[in-house]
Amino acid sequence: MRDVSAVAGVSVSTISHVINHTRPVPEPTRKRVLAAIATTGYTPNTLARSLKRSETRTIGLAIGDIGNPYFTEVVHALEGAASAAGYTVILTDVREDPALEMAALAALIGRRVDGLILAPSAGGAAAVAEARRHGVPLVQIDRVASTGADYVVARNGADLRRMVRHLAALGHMRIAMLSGIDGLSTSRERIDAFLAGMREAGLAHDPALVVCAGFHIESARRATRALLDRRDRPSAIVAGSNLIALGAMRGLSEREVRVPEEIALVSFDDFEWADLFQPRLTTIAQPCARIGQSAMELLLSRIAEPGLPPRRVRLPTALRHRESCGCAPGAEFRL
Amino acid sequence: MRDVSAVAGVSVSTISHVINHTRPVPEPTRKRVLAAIATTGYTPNTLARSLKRSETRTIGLAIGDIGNPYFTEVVHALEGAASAAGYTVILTDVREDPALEMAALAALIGRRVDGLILAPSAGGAAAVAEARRHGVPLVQIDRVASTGADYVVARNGADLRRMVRHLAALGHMRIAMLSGIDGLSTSRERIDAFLAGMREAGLAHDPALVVCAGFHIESARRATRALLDRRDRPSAIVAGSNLIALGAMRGLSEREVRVPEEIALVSFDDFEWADLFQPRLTTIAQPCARIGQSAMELLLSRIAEPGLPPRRVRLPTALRHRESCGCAPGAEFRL
DNA sequence: CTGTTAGCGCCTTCAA
DNA sequence: TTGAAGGCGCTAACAG
Repeated sequence: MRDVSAVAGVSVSTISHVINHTRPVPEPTRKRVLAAIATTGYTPNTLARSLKRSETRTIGLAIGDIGNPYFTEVVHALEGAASAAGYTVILTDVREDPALEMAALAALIGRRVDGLILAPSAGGAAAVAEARRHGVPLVQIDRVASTGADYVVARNGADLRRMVRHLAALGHMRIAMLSGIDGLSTSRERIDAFLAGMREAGLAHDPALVVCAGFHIESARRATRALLDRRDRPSAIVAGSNLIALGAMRGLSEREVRVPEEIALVSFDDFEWADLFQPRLTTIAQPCARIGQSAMELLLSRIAEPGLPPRRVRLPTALRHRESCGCAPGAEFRL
Repeated sequence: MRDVSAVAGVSVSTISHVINHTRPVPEPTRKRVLAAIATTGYTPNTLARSLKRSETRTIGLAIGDIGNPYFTEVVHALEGAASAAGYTVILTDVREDPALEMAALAALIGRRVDGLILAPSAGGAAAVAEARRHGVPLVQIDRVASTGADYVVARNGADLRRMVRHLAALGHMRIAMLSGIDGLSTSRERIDAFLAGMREAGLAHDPALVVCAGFHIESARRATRALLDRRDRPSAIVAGSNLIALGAMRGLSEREVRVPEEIALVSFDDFEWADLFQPRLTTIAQPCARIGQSAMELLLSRIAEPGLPPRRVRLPTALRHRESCGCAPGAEFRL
């Protein structure tokens, strides 16, 4: 910056003002400054600016697993919304590990991000508390670890319950649920919805049929095989998430169990290519893009106005009725 | 920091030194400082530190589309390698738009990232030049826009050529290539490999069968339908990338063309779930994780030693011989 | 063994 | 219309 001021023959403060349009500068001088900037190849140092302004225009993201298509899509939307608002995004993948999550959070706070978007891990309440202790605006996505902080998540119950009733209407009596890991609000809510659906359908609940399938394809595959090894197999499986569905499909195909003839399969989370599987996968789609946009809106408004009361957003899911539930193409959705 | 020093009754420099282990501090004093840090809830300001040290321990990523499974996987590896080395990652999605790419680059440079990982867009040579002008260490991934800068990309030719010969060995004479957009080194290299494979197999090259399918599922679907509408359809299709393969599958299934009976389909890029499609997809897998790790290694070594000569890394692909090429499960790979 | 202090590059108030 | 200067929070050279 000093170089520029020397070349242009003006003071550094003038340079600053032409860059930031923060006070009128006569056209000729402005021109000279701009030219000097070009010749010197000067790029403003965002760090110094942030230090001075104590505002970084940066949003920190701490997400469990970017490899998960759901998070990929949400991050995509988040990044788009942030950059549209002039914010940059710092991404950290915490591998669903509370310790890593805490470390990531500390790093983010150290970088003085203006706000935080967090998909809390199973031990995420501590992380949320930590962020709040430092007064960093935060919004939770996907899972809610603290109802005292903003969040935007999917309405996990409604469509899942309907899905279970649908399966029951199709004649299934033994329906299994492959759940995500314990300690996540999503897992809890989806299990509850599953049980509610069973109850509404007048079906008996067999605790052995609600199993934890982890959050990896491989763990879900193993859980599926264990289910298939039982003497009284379920006739339908509800996968608690996208990766679980993939693992279930793998387990099923390895055992050469035909879907939906022998076992029906439905899944929470939709993929862009769920209709390319054979049979086409019946799913409950989350509004990933809207979740991302909405979360960023909430965050930016909270940054602008930290005193706001906590806002809790639940976005509706959508049923994608295809054929893995056992229905013919185009058949109506029976309850 | 001043607060901490007041509470602990020592100077700020001592605080700094206990935090950074940069000079011996007697245990009792150290304890007091640590205690003071805890009570004040102090978090070091990374910005100020970076400003002083002129080093941010931050790596900037400018990627075409995080939604693309290939990039997702690479970014995943990149993030892991970076955080293992104590670096943080700033992610920008440039939507394959050269203008956005330049803007993102400027923002990253303004933030004084220590290094840059770039998947150059079609107009990416300018971006690379810009980074070099500022003396920011950079490594290109996936595509190479400048041979003067480090890069790590897949060996696009070898297995693709073999794949074409495989298709020829299976009796196909009219083989189509659904290519990525023009101006990307990957597209060029894969088309060349396709043509070489045709030549080696002694097959005639019909220019009408090499078409650009864009890089979205939708554009690939349209390109596929156009191909199917021709009077003399190809009997085999080579998809130039993962998303293109998905689009081709959609186009094929909409037209109710059976794979591989009516048309064989093979694809560049593997998915973790490529074996869950019906038929299981024959693909050429890129070593995404290794690409990410290797790129980060190159970058960190260049940060440490900026004078290094350009290093060009080509990682081998792997054939995943499954059934969409028309082979029976477990059949050998014929050439 | 510990403290003082000069910047890192920028913004912004105040004065001219 | 313009410039001088203090200070954001930190590190490290220097002095004590």
